[in-house]
Amino acid sequence: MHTRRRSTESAAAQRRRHGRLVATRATRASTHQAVPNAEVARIFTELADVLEVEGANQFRVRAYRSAARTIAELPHSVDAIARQGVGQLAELPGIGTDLAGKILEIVETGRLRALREAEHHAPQGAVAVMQVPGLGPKRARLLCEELNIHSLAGLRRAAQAGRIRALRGFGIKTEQRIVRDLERVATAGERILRPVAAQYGDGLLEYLRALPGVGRLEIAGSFRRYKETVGDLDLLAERVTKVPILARFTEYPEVESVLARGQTRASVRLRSGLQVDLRVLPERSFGAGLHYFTGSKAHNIAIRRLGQQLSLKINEYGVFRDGKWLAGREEKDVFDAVGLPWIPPELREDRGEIEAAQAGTLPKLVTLDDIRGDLQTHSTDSDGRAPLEEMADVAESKGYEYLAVTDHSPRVRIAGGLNRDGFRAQRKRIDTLNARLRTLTVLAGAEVDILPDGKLDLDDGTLEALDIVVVALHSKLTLSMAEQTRRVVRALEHPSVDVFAHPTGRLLSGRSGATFDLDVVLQAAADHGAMLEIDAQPERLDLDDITARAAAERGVLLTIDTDAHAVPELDFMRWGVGQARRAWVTKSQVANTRPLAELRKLLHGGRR
DNA sequence: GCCGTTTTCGGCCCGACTGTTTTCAGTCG
Repeated sequence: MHTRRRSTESAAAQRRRHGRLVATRATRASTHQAVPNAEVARIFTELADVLEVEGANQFRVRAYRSAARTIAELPHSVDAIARQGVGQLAELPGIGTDLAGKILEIVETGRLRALREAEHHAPQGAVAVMQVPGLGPKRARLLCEELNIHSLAGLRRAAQAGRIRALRGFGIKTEQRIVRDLERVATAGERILRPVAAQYGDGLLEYLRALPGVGRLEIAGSFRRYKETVGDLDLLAERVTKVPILARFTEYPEVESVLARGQTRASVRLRSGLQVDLRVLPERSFGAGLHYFTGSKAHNIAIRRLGQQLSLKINEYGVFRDGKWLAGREEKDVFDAVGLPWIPPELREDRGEIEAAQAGTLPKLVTLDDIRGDLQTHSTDSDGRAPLEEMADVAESKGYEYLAVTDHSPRVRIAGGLNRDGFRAQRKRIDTLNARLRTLTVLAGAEVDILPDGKLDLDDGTLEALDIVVVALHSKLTLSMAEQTRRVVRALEHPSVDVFAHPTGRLLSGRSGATFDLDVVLQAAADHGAMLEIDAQPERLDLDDITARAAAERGVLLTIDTDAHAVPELDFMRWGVGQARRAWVTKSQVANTRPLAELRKLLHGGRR
């Protein structure tokens, strides 16, 4: 669950992690350059780091971190809210009069005086030193003050010179570990795509399950919550007498180093660099442990607060009253204890799921089984690696009712896009294919490039003749927010447009994607019957969870598509469904859960 | 710094592991 050492996550790391996501959500007036939510969050995180080094009240530090998270995850521009008045800001959870004032200051000046002042007082370099695992605020401060260290380079010199071991609370082991772990600081905080983590996790689970007599075994953490990336894997095992699960775990051949090894927990780093933690719990605690280690941290805290109100103590061992164990065998027992129905892991972010559970309004989330077809796929006619006939056969064998083949339009030259004659010829092949197929219908489609001025890259006659028109941005992702918004809205206004695919164009490996005014784009989609896609490619997962949720709440229909460029990629659907579930999306909010006849009514041919 | 069905003060989630010290602080999740 705990994907990264929160207390030491640098503001820079947070900026990298949140920047692109939040930027796409920002809304603003046309002339004023809005301060992105991510920037406000970064400043608060930085202030929390500095205050922590200074030894400030831990709850005050926590308040800044909590506010940073709230703002980073907000689907609306905090800048716009601030301009409506500080009273609106103080409505946000965890933000009171003081923080509201500080947000306003950031929005108006781009900076925060409190941060500059705190930085002035704090020992220089301490925040950087905290990036090293095992060095928290106390030790970082001690190092900086006692050894005159002001940077990671200075820390390395001090460690190599053997000056650290002399400090009280430090020893030779710690000194050696610092030298070793400094190497990792550069790559620390790198999260890997969940589907990639799944490959490592599956291999490890298989290895552990080969141990005779092994009990329940699960991967918890952000992996179980289907976050798009994970920082580590949290495994949970049921304790079975005389089954040496921890020993087996640390002896896994892929283990590069054992980071910690105790009676109930071990932590290893695999050769891939992925950290894996295994926690072993008694049988009666497995459910409580699964809940605890699935997180998120914010969700857990909220659940424990509910428990406190009922005089219950909730931890990874179970639910207790006056020290007496009450429940914990199954995960739902924990929810039972605080009067809630079981909440799906994908919702456990403390983003309203507990309130919804209390009100009995938890959404019935879309499932992989609900999906009846795929509305964005590619073939060898453009940049795919399998002929459309083969893609169709595989889709039929998966039990799909329909498959849209959506090869690229001409402008995307690198993808070998088709022109009008190309699409006409492809349509003939699709007609022939449909005559042969028994249960699957292939829809003739296109992924049409949205040109910089918002026009489409195919003529109207060609677009009208297609069964489904998917549009997407492939160039000029860095236009200003105002220009990008105009461009997208113009495209969505076109009467033939059905789906806006991978709307921001972001890549999780780093490309930040387009920035547009989400409110305006959602309104345009709603007005013109355009649908927004959750692209299931592991690198994309675009829309993200928060934006997809905002879209669904606005009544915009979603599609979940694989954007498959090869046969195996048709299986990416599960990742898109996971993302949709994190966005609270139900079956009825996803167009490709509908039977073909109903789907056709939603497409441009049926809308007219 | 926030917050309120014990409400404007006094709380704020909870336990494991490591290293150093010898009973525990610091860190992490």
